[in-house]
Amino acid sequence: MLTDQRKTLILDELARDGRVVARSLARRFDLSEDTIRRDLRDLAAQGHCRRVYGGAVAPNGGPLAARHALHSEEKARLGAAAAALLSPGDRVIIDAGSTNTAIARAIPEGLALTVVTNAIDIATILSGRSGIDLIVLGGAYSAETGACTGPAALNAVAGLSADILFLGSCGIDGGTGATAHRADEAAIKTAMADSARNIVVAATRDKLATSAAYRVVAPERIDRVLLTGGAESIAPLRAELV
Amino acid sequence: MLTDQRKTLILDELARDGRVVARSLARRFDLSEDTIRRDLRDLAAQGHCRRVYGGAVAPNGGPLAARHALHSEEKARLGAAAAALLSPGDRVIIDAGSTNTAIARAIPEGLALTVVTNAIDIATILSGRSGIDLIVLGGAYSAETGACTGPAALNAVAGLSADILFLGSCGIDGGTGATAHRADEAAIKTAMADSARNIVVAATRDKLATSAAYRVVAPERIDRVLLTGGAESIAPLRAELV
DNA sequence: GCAGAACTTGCAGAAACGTGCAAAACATGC
DNA sequence: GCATGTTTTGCACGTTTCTGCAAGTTCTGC
Repeated sequence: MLTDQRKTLILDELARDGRVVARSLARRFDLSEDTIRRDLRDLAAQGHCRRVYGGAVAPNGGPLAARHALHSEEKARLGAAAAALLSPGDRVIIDAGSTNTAIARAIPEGLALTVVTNAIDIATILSGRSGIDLIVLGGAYSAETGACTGPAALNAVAGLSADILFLGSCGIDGGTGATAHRADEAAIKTAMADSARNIVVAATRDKLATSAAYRVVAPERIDRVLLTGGAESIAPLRAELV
Repeated sequence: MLTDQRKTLILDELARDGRVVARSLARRFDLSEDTIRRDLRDLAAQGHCRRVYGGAVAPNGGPLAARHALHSEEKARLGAAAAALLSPGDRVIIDAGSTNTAIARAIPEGLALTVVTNAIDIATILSGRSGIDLIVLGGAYSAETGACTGPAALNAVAGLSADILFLGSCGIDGGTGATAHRADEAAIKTAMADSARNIVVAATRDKLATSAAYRVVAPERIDRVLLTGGAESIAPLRAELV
């Protein structure tokens, strides 16, 4: 293994996950942590990453790492449960949102999928995976949501058909279904829902029983709801605890 | 075994894997590592590869990962020089490519721009910047180029108008202008060129005076060429050394 | 504040590197 | 065929780079 090559792989992981851990890198490359630390120091000196206790993080603060920190363990569990629903060859739409980012992260290496997304961080994560045909929905990027919206994305998604949609929702409720905070968000989410055969919502507790301004899909269109707790309040939706 | 033949085989492996290891080449050709090192030195001097401890790597980063070129102060210099051309309020198209990634990295924090790109890594870098309106050109993602191509991206870019295009080129030459390796790449690059008032190409030495299969823009459409050296061979293009 | 983990620094062995030199292989001219 | 010059190759030597270990320091959680 060339030193240079190793550093490149570290940068790839950094771009994908927003952070790297010295210990796990050392195990992966079968080297001492000292050597990894030296690599990280070099990369940091060139501005490619920022050194932190235990490893390194992406230089610009990492749009990926930031929100992932919130409820991270919970979201990782949700992500794993959602990714387990996928079968080889599936065509999947992954909506934007930190929980859905966790789903993308949890997709096993080598699983053959066609993935459609409008979230830049999800695109970055999956761009490094082998076996994945990635289709990015372009448009105007919103820093607030980390995703692209607009007519271009709407048209693109309308021309697609998918087996499963992982829908990110700002609020979910048994009466009104999934809702969004903004009109353009709601539009793209609705278009995604129209193009997908099955709809899965994975959400953390704080999204429960709250509804935002714009309706996205009715509750009867949602096939599965994955939750980490507090399922009593969303009837008639069938929630699954993970 | 002819030396030239051996060097060709080394280049083949370099193109396939993005890297070669001196030790294994020596065993394969049944020669001393000294001889292999001499070959690699020659190839590096001609810009066909970059020498690293233990072997050599492809100059543009191989087929996959190595887009974030290490040790590439050359690209960082190009990036800084290109970013210096930007004024507040500019509408900019940034094409895919490792040099253009360096340009995106070099855009000063807080500079107000509208940026259009089809490269996922560039989108990720700029998604964290304040003051930047980011428009992503979606479509099918190609791991080889790190960018999105296809009719969706073509349509989207055709409806735009930009002040300046940073064009990534697989080859640049005074006679044929900028060229690309693949048809879909060439199509999106041409569409970008049609939508931009000014075209700037920033390229490393190895792209000089070589042309790939598909023509992108004629030399007279290219307003500025930023180079790090060896400017003599691209006349009539006005090269600027940085 | 303390224990433990992570970190930096210095050092030494190993591996890779460049350079100079000589032998071998090859081409060229007579 | 033979002499001459060039290119290629391998070896020896000193230098640089990489890596792991040890010692001492700093950071983090309790």
